[in-house]
Amino acid sequence: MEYVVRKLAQMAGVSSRTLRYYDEIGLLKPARINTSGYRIYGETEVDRLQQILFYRELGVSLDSIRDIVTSPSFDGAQALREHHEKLLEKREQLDRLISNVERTIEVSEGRFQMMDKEKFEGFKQKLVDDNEAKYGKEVREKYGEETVNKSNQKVRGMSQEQHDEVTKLATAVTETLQAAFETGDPAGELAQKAADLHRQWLCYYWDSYSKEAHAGLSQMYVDDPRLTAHYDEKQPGTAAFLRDAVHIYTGSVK
Amino acid sequence: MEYVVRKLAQMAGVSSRTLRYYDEIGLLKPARINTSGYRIYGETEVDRLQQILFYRELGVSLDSIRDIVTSPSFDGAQALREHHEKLLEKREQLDRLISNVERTIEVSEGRFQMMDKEKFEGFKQKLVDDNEAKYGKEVREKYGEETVNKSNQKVRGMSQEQHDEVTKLATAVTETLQAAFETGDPAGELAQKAADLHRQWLCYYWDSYSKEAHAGLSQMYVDDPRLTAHYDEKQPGTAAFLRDAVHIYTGSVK
DNA sequence: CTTTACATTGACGTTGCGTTAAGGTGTATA
DNA sequence: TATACACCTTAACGCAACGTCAATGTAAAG
Repeated sequence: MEYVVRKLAQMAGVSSRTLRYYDEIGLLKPARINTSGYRIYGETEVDRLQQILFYRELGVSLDSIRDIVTSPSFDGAQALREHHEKLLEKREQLDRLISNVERTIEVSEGRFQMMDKEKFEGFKQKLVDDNEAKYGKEVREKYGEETVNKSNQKVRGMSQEQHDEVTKLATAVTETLQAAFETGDPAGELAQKAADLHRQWLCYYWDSYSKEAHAGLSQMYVDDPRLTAHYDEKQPGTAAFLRDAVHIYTGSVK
Repeated sequence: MEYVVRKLAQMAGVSSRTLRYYDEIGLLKPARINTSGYRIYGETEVDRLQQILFYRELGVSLDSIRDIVTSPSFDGAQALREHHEKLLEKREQLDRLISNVERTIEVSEGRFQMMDKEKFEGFKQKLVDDNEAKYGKEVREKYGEETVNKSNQKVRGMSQEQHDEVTKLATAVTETLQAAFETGDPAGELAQKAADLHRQWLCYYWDSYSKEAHAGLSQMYVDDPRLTAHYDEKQPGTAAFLRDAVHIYTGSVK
């Protein structure tokens, strides 16, 4: 079936202007131009537009979307599975927002108190995943470094300021961990500082921190060979050392 | 407790630039400026920022938000209840999106077919509520016509094109209904045309149409005195006439 | 005192359209 | 066939909500 601009726009819930703009930037070209000069869209374009709208819904910039969907190696079915996963995450975040407003309503009715920090639960989105070593690499090789960085940034609504902070903390963790490793003492001052920095770094990822979760994650670094490899890259034994330091920091071992 | 720009920005998950911009446009003024010229925010500003972020999350323009939250009659607790309601609606829409992507995945795996129109389920958001006569009037008087129109438009992600279409259909319903009323025949051609136009109008509100729902809604027009008053404004008996016409149209009466 | 991090104001730039203007095309009606 | 209305095209300006950069002042730690 074929559509002119208005028909497709109506069906998709976008404006005609949007479709013309997408044509202009090379994001969604019509199947053909008829003898009157009208844009004519077909089945392929419908599916492309659906993909675009999913990416857009997830906050990806149009530039990035264009690079992704026009890539020869673009796999529509795989993309759909990723959209699914991301939409589920988005729903989790929305649930947190809903919990927040419910709690705030109770506060306004005087039932209990709420810390300032809690008032913003759900607005801060989880930032770039810790486990890039697990699957980020494959995506990067497929779509290019720049595209993924932009995409991650937008998907997560992360500002440059926040990104800088995370990067700085990650660097601080790594450096302090190395220095602490040389002391050989996971209970020492440096190791405990590394654990604390690690906690601060995690707080960009987790809306709520718990010692159990922190300890559990550090155990994961040892249990998952790929994550172990990530931490042991410069100095074998680092993952285990961090795990020990965190366990002590969180009081998980006596 | 007091915060400088960076602290508040971090806590709320926004950028320092955002807070300065909000100060500049009069949306969120700091509690005071200290002797160094630094912005200092307090408890009141924290609560104001939370409200702002809820409105922003719901797509309301900053201009509108400023008009709302700076109004002397702004009621924070009431606003929170409205946010709650709107966030629940937003989650419903997200659920529809998730269903859409799940179905599309099944299509991509060849399990069954999907109509073009179905591929955009969840992207089109429900438009302005039918029941403005119920509670829209109070809000309008409170905050002003322009603010509410802008707010509704943004909250619902409605484009001008879509808005025009809805308005045109609503006008067509009203005019056709009046002409049909004069025939006195709810089964007549004009009345059935009015019922059909009413259905088309409803399709901007409902993602899925059913005759039962259509018939049920038209019954509501008669049962709810305020909705009856809305339809009977120009011609008493119009609500009942429309109910009859719709019942015949949907085959709810023989 | 020096260094680093963060504050300020000012100003330019970006993204993704919305809107308007001018002129062409399609369709229904008189 | 002519007319009216709806919708097509291109071109271009405008805008919201910041992001980014520059220059300069302030706070805190070593």
